[in-house]
Amino acid sequence: MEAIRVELPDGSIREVAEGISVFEVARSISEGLASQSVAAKVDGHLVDVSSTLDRDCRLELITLNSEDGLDVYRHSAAHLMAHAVKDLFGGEVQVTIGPSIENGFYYDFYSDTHKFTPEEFEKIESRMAELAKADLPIEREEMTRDSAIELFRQMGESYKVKLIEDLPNETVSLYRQGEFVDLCRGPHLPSTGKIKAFKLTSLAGAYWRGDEKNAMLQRIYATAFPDKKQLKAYLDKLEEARKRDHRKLGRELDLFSFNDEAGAGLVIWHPKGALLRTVLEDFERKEHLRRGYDIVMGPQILRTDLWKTSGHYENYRENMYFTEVDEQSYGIKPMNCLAHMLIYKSKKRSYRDLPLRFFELGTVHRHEKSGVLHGLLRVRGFTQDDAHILCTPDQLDGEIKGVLRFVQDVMKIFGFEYEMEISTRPEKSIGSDVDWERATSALMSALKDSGLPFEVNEGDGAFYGPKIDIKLKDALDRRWQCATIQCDFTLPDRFDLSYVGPDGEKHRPVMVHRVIVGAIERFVGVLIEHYAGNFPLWLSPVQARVVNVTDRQADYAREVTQLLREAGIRVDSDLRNEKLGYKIREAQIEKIPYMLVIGDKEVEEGTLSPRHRSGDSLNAMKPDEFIQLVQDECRLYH
RNA sequence: GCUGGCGUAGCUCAAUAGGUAGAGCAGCUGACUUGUAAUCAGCAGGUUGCGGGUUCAAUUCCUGUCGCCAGCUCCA
Repeated sequence: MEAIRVELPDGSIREVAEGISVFEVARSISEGLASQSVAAKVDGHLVDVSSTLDRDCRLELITLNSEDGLDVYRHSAAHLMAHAVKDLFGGEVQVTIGPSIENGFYYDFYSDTHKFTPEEFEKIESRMAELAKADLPIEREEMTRDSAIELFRQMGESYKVKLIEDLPNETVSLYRQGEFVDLCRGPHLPSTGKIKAFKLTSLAGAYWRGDEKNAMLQRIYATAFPDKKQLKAYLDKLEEARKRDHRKLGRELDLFSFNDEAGAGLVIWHPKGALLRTVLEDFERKEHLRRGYDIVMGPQILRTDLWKTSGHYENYRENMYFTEVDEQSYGIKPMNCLAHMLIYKSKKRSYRDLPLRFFELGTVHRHEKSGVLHGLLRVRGFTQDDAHILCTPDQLDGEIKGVLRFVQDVMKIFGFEYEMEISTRPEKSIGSDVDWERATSALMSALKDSGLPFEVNEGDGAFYGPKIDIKLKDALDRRWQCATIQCDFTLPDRFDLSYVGPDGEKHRPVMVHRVIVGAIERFVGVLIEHYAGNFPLWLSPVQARVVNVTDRQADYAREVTQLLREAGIRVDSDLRNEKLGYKIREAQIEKIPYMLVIGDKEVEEGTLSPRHRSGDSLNAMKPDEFIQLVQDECRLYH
């Protein structure tokens, strides 16, 4: 038997016998490492710890401390769940696929006779626990496609048969634990006993292979962690996130509502929500003006012919609202670019005019499918902080970089984490190859210049151009697309936009379509969850509330309220005949940053005593001092 | 749009194996004049989302519709 050389991540080399298992190599390093290893990477490929080494290689042992390790763990937990389900429901249920996902895993089952219910979760969980306790070895087998197809056909697992039939491989791998066998690439844990903490969380429908034309499967979601403590921490975090749900806080803070009779996905902004939104919009206008944008406004409806010119009618008419008056058809705008194009066309443009940056807080309506609506995060009527930049090809790079900086500045103000993605040409698209390449490379170079990491989504672009998407992370760690930067070489063509160059010739301007926060509705929803309703002072719809101790101070309290209001502070007052503690409690629940207490002492001294929602009380101060304090605190943000 | 679940007072939730609904909070009235997260008492509040069907009787069962929730698909 020959010796082979195994290189470990620390650079050290081990000489071992050919045919040795990964587990044995780990054990030769330490018993602890051997028992902690759940898988390994051999020359970068994930394998089981039971796999053997037959040539010189690089070996990295994978433990539960790594993402790869957790992935293997959760994938094995998915098999454990499928095993338990097959044990309990046998021939009624067919297995399909069950991958690991962030924080857990799911498994899709098919059955035309059995409908899973959450009441069965406990039963499945305890069967899983029994199977884990039995510590069944998880063994890998390889066989030819044909024999695997035959095996699963005999077991009545037609979905597995379909999967194998679509695999290009000559041989496929199976994993067996006790009676249960599943088609799987692996790797897996060495035995079921390694699985210590899991919980079934929810039940949902999912299409076979994610295609809505296919059969609907029953998906069971679950979470799994290396130990019970981590599982509990995760479940606690989910609970905390539920408390921050913007739909719940939106009602509790009286920011907005929806109404069945008004229609689904249409936000009704209450006074405090509308004020919050107004503050955001004022912020937007200011930030755009100082970056050289022009504020413009277009109409809510435009003639349908114009949507045909733009290509939107062709591509998106199922999602547009239309209206007809005097035998004239109008489309309710699903986006704001058309009016901006018309502004550009309203006179002859010179290269000296460019770049033009038209900004509009534009309200649009899109008929989103009913099932996708979700609080403020996915609605049918919304307002974008939309702008269209028209520039020369030479200016494109600089403009895109400017927008990226803008996005970064704004995200910093709100303290958001985000991810960036670039999306390239989709199948359903218009425009020439040359244009697409030029636009894509402009976006790519701006991203590279920013020095921030980004992902590439091939074929995910808009029909009229490639784009950069920026996704925020909310309290539930869900990603929400907010900012987007989209190049567009086609709309200027369709509208025959031009400018006169230094050469006296007509040229086509380049167009960039971009939003910074995206839909204000969605952004407010994300903000509510981000801050758990505790908006920073500059954003808070109500910044302070004046509360009196008894009726005796009512007149002075009114005077102070008026004074602060005139100074531009968003203040209200609670002069009801209630105990101070009661009024404080209410203001606290409303998450108002400052409560201004006024009793006999304050009246006498001409002061007010602020209490912050954190519970801290400040010393009594003159109203002027409080105004200064608010102004200083607001300036901290931007 | 699809699959599954759900819809009772402003909110959170009870109740009915089919016999026309109840509590807390909020609201209103009164008393209390109160110093940093709930003063007490009383009153009022519902065609049980909406339409149709079965039934002596429907909030409960069936059906349609609207809406909500979870997920899938989608998101110019």
